[in-house]
Order: sequence, then structure tokens, then C-alpha cells
Amino acid sequence: MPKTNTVVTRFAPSPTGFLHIGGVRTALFAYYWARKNNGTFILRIEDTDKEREVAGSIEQIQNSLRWFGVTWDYGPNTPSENFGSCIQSERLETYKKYADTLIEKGLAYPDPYTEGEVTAFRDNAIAEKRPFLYRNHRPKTFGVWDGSRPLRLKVPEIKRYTWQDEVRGELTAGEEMVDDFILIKADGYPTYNFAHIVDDLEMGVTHVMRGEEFISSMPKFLSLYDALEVEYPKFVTLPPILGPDGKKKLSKRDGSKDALEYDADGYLPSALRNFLSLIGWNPGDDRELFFDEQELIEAFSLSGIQKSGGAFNEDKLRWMNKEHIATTLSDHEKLAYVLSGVPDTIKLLPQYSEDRVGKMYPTILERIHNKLEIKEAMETGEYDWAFTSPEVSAELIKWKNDESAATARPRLEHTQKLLQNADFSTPETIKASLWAYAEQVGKGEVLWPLRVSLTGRERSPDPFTVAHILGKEETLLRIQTACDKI
RNA sequence: GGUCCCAUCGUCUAACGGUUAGGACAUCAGGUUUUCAUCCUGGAAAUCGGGGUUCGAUUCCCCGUGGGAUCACCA
Repeated sequence: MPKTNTVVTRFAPSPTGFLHIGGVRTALFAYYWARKNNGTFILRIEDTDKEREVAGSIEQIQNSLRWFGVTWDYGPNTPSENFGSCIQSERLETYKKYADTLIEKGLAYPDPYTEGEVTAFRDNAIAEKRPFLYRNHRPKTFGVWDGSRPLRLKVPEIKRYTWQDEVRGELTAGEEMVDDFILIKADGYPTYNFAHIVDDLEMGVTHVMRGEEFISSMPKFLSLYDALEVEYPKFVTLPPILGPDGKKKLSKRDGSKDALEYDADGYLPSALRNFLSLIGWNPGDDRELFFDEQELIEAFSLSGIQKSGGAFNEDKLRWMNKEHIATTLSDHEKLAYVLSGVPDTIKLLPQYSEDRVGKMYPTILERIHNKLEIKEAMETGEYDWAFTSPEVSAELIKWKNDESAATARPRLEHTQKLLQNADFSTPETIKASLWAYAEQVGKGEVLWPLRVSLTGRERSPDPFTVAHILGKEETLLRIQTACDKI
């Protein structure tokens, strides 16, 4: 649905693989800005390099965006009545049209050199330690372009360019960066430099949002806008997302993996969205937790975008994910979340049942930040007590104030007696049945041996929670087993 | 190397000439607690350096320094 066209933004990835984290952030910002202004958001596929194209990545990119809740008004499967397809390889006629216009104006010409000759020019310039400029070799007269050779732009004016960036203010570039770049390659496909500008124009894009790596190419873009005699859109330069070291750009190793891998690791889309939005942008106040997409859209502003790059802080992402799990998931969803993190090996344990997991998921969620940590805790045996009778050592049952484990036996037996008549419906009701006794005799004296009898472990959830998870029968049995041992 | 960009606690960041430089994650200490976890309280922790401009610079300007980007028939 076309909206009020005050703002049109786009996300324009090339289908050369999965969508990485940096790309997601760019998409998110462009999407927020469009939605905030009741504008239009376009997903455009820049597939003009057939060599690098990876099959299936268009689907993959769309799936990733959908996972984040990003929706687009026009995209690969939703063409526009006005400008048609959002896939560049299907728009070759359009680029041709613009190329012809430039040729007519005398502002585009076929490159008369072979690739080898141009390379030789370049190597020569490098050897002489001076910047290579194709325009120094520009032919005196232009031949007729038959499509078999690259078509180059004749830059309308060689000058120092100055332009406004919505984030960084006034930016400049020297005339060394102004050169006769290629508009259409010998294979008939346009270059990024040409295609993206033609498309932005055709699609009515008002805000071009992209990473800072494009700043140095701006003279190219501006000279083309000038050659076409069109208005510049607004430029919004986004800072890079850096690796944890805060220097290099985020690499695969430290988080720039497929956005969907985070799903597998148990990161909630809302948490990752929240986290990524806060790298290179902030709402201007102390708010950090944005559980809802709408809040983010409302808070978003161009003035909150940062100039400098931000590191990917996985600790903060983990914290944020925990917060999102706690506040955005229903009880049912929390249980499903934990269940999906239980390794198969655990499911083989004799007392394993979903019912038991259903009683213990809150205590598990209290201790983890993502699904990976559930798996890890389970695999290291942290929760084995819940699914199999523990091996209880008498040594461990001994409370620090006791002389030996046997000292605890009468207390355990009394505890067992109290629990026989206890209400096991919640940890609190179990606690109620034991609390008076524990306070009278000593909490550590009663609760430590009980907890160890039930779990066999030095560290575990509190005994009331454990007893509730195990149920009355199993609880009493385990206490008996422990008593028999000491 | 040329051109360009950036610079506040370890990290993400607030401050848009006047603040004891604030918040969050991480970290440390204390408290609650039978242990772990949770939770609560508190602490330590930053304006890259040097010059200007100004009554007054985190903030404006210049020079350094450091980091980054870019110089393709890739995007």
C-alpha cells in the first residue's frame, strides 16, 4: 500500500549470502524511519553481480527480516505499479534508458580500452605513487556504444564536492575521488554506482541510509546526480558495528553470523532488535529496554544516530535477552522455550517428563540468558537431579555446624515426617510446612541436608522448589535413601 | 601512499559553553538467603595530547596522536 510519500526508504542488499548483523541494523533503521513517518519502505535486491550471487539468498534475506518483524511495502514478490520490480536484474531496460539519456547529453561514453590496458594505467600510477584517475586517459572523441564495452560516465565537473549528511553534517571530498566510473559493465549489467541511483530516483527514495564505507564514494554519486540533473536525496550515514575489541568491523567470528543463527541460539527477535537498535543510535534518554517494536519506531530519530562506530557487546545482548524472556514471554512460551533447549541426552534420563520441566522452567530461566546456556547447564549435569535419582554423598550432607553427616539424620527423619502431610501444590506451601521447624532447629541444619538429599549437589535451587518439582512421592523416597546412607 | 571519516568509564552511551561529567552492561564490595541463582544497596571506573577562542570548554577552531573507511567491469 503506498503511503503518504513524505518519506521513502529502502534496504538494498545484494544476494551474496546470508544477512549479517550489520545489514540487519541498516535495514532496521531504514524501516523505523519509514514507519515513523508513515512512509514507504522498500526491499530492493541488488543482484547486478552474477558472479557473486548465491542461490537462495533472496529467500534467506527475507526470512531474516521477517524474523525481526520487518515488513516492506515493495519487494521481490511485491512489485510496484509505479516502478515495477524491486530486483535489479529485472530492471535492465530502466538502466539502459538512463544510460541513453546520458549518452545523448554527451555525458557517457564507451570505454575504448581493454581491461588489461586500464589495469596497466592503474599499475603505472601506483608505481609512481600517484592516485589513479581514469579521466586522465579519457578518449578525445567518444565512439558509439554498442553494449559490448563498459559505459563510463563523463563526470560533468571536476571539483571538490561538499554535501550535507543528516548525521555528520557537512562532508567534503577532494577531486581525486571524482572520476569517470563505469555505469554499465561489459556484461550488460549496471554497476552499483549507477543502478542504485537510478532506482532511488525511480522509487522516490527520500532518505538514503547506509554505512560509512560509502562516504568516500559520494563524489561518484553526486556527479551522477548532477549529470542527471536531479535533486539529491537526504543522506544518512550509519556508523559501523565493530567487533568486541572495538576496532575492526564485526567479523563472522564475533557475531556477524547469519542473523537467524541467533534464533537457534535462543535469542528472541525482540531482544536482538532491541540490542542492535542501540548500537549507533539512542533515544536521547535513559531508556534501554524496548520490548515492543512500536516503542522503537516512535522513539527513533535521525538525530539520535551516532557518528562513531560501536562495538558488539555480547554480554549486554545476553542480559537484554534475559530481560526480554522474562517480560515478553507468557508462561506457556517460557515453558516451550526451555523445553526446546533440553538436549536429547537429558530426555533419556529415567525420570524425565515434560511435566517436571513444566514445574522447573522458572528456576532454569532465572539462571540463563539464552538457549545455549540451558543446553550447557543440562549437559554438565546441573539438572540431572530432576530426572534421575542423585548419588548422594554422606560427606556433602554434613552441614558446616554438624560434626558428621549422621548428626543430620534425626532432622531429616523429622523433615520427612512433616513433608508426609505437606501440601505440595507450590514451593511456598512446602516451605510453610517446614519453616517453623527449620527456624526452631536452625535453617542450615534442616535445609542443607534436605537439599543435598534431594539433589546430591553442592549448589542447586532451594529445597522447596526442588521438592515441588520432584513431587511428594519422589521427595520422600530420596530423603529415605539419604537417611539409609548415613 | 592519496582522499575522507571518527575520538566521553573496559563496552554501549547522556551532556547540544556553566553538571559533584549522568545511565546501562560488565566488574568489585556488602546485604537478603541453607547453597547456587534471583533481588536490594554501595564502590571503583571516562572527556586521547597540545595549543587557541571564551569570564568559563567534554562541547567551538587549529595541530598532533590513535583508530577506521575508501581508492574494482564488488556492492
